[in-house]
Amino acid sequence: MNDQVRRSSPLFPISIVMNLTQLTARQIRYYEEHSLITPARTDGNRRMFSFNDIDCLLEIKELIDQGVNMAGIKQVFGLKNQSDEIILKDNKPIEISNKKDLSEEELRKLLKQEVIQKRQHNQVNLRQGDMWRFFKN
Amino acid sequence: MNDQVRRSSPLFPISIVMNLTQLTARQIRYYEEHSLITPARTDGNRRMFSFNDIDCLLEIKELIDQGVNMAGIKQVFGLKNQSDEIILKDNKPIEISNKKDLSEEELRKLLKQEVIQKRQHNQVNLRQGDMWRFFKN
DNA sequence: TTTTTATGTAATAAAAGCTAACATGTATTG
DNA sequence: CAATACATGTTAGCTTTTATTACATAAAAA
Repeated sequence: MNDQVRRSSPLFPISIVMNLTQLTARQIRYYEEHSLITPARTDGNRRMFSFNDIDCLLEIKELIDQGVNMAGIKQVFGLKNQSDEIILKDNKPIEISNKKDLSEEELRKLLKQEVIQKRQHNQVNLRQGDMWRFFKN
Repeated sequence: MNDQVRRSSPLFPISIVMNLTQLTARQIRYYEEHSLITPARTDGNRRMFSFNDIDCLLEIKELIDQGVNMAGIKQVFGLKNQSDEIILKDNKPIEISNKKDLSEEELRKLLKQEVIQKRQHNQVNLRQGDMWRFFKN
């Protein structure tokens, strides 16, 4: 029984999540439509959210508040996944081309990687994990 | 924002509590009838349970499993309260009569006090806090 | 044996949540 | 400006979940 399990256990009904995140039900469902979260469902088709889901929603909310639109948020989230995959699949840094000056493209990749690695070591992003921190000792 | 708040925030609907505690709705409501727990209510009168409530229910469940009946459980819980009051009201040990041998009554009081003090220092009762431990890091 | 406990079961009403459709305000773009 | 797209609000109809209450029952206690 590890953190992963604890954090992803579906426990909260949408009403609680609304309170906790200050998002409307409409918003929460909308973000699900866009696959930013994937809450579990009860037998009766009710959404049940995990700590992870709530963390995601808090992150989304912050981005929204900063004026980022869906596409942007998808980038941020997709970025995470993409980079995670990279790191998981071959456990070494992205190859850098031999050209003297990096292309913007390559630069971005490097930055992404840095962010991801910091995240994996829990050294960055105060927003990330807020919900969880709220509940842990 | 402290532990007390975190642990007593009403977050879980009864269905989740049933799963988490393996108690039936009937049982949970019954224990509420007997004031062993006092879950919050939504505007719509639905029970919403906190980590504390779930901790209590786990403790109740353990006692039940050990064959303790309602009256016994009330003793255990009431004991807690009563002794807490004692400790809170006058912050010193119960006076001991001058009689050479303590009455059974007095002996019990002393034992209670000991237990309570240990509890207050989190040095006793493995069952207590299980739920919370499940969720904290 | 009769009572009391603790829990199960069933009926009914109300609350909460789901989907789907349409409405709307605000940017963005031709 | 007009048209479009985006993000969210609103409403309606339906289903699931929960609450209350009453009655049933097995086991324990008296």
